[in-house]
Amino acid sequence: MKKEKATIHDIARKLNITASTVSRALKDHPRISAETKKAVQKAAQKLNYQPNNIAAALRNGKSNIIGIIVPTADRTFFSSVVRGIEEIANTHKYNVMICQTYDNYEKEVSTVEALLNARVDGIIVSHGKETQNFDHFLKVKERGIPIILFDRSNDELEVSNVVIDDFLGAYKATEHLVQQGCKRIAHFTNARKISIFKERLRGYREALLDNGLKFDESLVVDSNLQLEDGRNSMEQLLKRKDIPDGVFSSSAYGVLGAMQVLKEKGFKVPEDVALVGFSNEPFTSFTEPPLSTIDQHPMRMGNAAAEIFLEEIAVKDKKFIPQKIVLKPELIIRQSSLRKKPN
Amino acid sequence: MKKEKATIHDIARKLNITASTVSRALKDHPRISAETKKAVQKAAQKLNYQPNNIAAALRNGKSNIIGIIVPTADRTFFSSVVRGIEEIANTHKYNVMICQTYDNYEKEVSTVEALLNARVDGIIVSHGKETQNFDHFLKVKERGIPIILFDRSNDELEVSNVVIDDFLGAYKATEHLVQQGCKRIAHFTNARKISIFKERLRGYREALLDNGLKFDESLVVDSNLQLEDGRNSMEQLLKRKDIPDGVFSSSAYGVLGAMQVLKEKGFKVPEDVALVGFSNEPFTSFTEPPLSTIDQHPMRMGNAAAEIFLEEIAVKDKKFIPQKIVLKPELIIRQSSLRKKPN
DNA sequence: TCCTAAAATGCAATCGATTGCGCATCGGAG
DNA sequence: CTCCGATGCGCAATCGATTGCATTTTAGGA
Repeated sequence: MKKEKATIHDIARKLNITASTVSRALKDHPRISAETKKAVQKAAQKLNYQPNNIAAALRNGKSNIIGIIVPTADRTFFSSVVRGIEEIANTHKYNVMICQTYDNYEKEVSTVEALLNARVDGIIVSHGKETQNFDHFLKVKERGIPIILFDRSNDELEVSNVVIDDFLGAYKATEHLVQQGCKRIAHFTNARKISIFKERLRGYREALLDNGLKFDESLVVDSNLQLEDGRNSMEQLLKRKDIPDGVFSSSAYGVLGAMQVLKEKGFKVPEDVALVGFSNEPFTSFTEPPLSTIDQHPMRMGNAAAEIFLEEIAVKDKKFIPQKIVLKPELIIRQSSLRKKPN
Repeated sequence: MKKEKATIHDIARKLNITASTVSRALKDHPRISAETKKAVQKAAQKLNYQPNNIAAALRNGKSNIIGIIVPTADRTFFSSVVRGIEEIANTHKYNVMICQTYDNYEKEVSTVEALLNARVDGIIVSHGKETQNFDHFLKVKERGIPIILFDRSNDELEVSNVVIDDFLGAYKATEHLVQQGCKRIAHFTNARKISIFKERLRGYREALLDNGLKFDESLVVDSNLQLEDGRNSMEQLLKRKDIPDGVFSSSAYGVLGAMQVLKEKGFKVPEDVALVGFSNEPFTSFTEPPLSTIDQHPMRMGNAAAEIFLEEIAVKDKKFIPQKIVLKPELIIRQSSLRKKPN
């Protein structure tokens, strides 16, 4: 019933040679004759031999697995990054192991531990929102295994990371709103400790100032940036006398909530209030009106992260100098912010 | 720089005992004295010992990893199932390894191979759309490692699976449309080879007949069920003289496409055409109008799959009788199909 | 004090693949 | 005919944890 798994020893026995030779034959070692190689391959086929990666991993000290840690895989942004990583990894014989933390700090720490114990060859991670302490990542680095952060990174940590230019993305978004005639532009942000949100806030601010508008602290709304938060933030803004005529949100769901509220209250988008979000999640393209947004090029981000991993692995023992790759974000203009027709 | 990884031998040396004792102490073996256990734990702490799962896996013949194969992780349905699996798996010391096939048959086959070589203890899979040949799954079964199919299953394959009652879901959806006054209900389906779509078609048909309506083959549109397909299908239907007044789509994106087209052409949803989709993807709740749909309870599906895995692992060598779990789907009524106000 | 069962720990093999080193064999040059 | 460098392959150790069985230590009764 249960097929016995064949090992290289079984093959060796069958051919009256040793396991060493089989092992070498299977990896096309130059010191093994062509005939032997063929014989081994045939025998392997016949015995339905499947290499035991675990044994090889133990011996080699490497598992050929890259661990990926993301808050959640069901956001298109993250799953696209994963796909980008896989693209590169698979062509280099690496498999990926995806773990979700659900933005829970404890789970993040235990996941790192689990991946370490599983002896992954590297870890690529976007940390959770709660994460303030980075010791668990440092531990990985100290163990000598490559760790690469993406999207959400931390500059104090001396590890490689791949991010987009959040400042630039926010700058572009805000400037675009200004060009569309907005004079009072609000901003949805998240806990200002997380650098990506700080950067976006900075970009927003700078764009305003560069374009002759004032930066008004009271137009910056802090929240968790989910759908419901976006709704609340918008409702809060609408209570003011001087209602904003534009909103730049640091998230896709936040701006969706804002749009819902605006429409419910009879405001027109983009005429009364123009909207731009962040993260080109698919749904943003089929809301009504479709939402303008900042594309973060997640596939490229994944590609880049995987490539850094490969480089770090390559240099191995030598001191690897952490790299930082900054991708340029792209402003995608849709109807939610388009007041003027392009010429 | 690179911390030397401590092994049980290092601990043993430090305490002048043997690795066997350390191993037993760490797993709280009854034959080890309390003092020794404490000493071992302290030493482990001090040496920053991290167990090498790979070595244990090699020796034990089990890796404590469950492989999960899905077409793509970025559909909420799939990522929720994964989450459901993780919930159960983690409480039993199992980790999961998620792999995506992107609905590519070759990738699916090679992924199974890779997981097998990685010596996962079980595989939970929803196969791709292209998959007609199931030999790669049989191979897993023959190797004696549990394989569980979910959502998309195959009854000829004698393996456990977790599905929803697609027939019932479709029946409910269709009946609901009838109750809303629809007389000519169209159906979007996919290649009729895949059983879930066949079942849904059957449910649709039966509901029509049970409610005194005719089954009209020409109202059944076959496509790939993506957004663009839904648009095309709807456009095709609108060319007819006898335009349908209701559409039940076997997918969430398909019905979205239909709605877009309807609105573009000036039809009102649900007044002119009522719509119901399948899969309670988040976006369906914030389209305008929100889309009625069938919820497949993905978390429960994941829970169930993981539990079956645990059972199969438990009986081990004995012949395990494949289980089939059928979950009841839930009709979620939103405005896209709601013509009559509920009393 | 001696003996014995129970308690605590050690020994050594094992899981499967890998690899440095060494030992043959062979062909060709001198 | 001898020597030498390829060429082809085997030996045995190794990676780290686990475990059946053996051995030693201990406690307690006789």
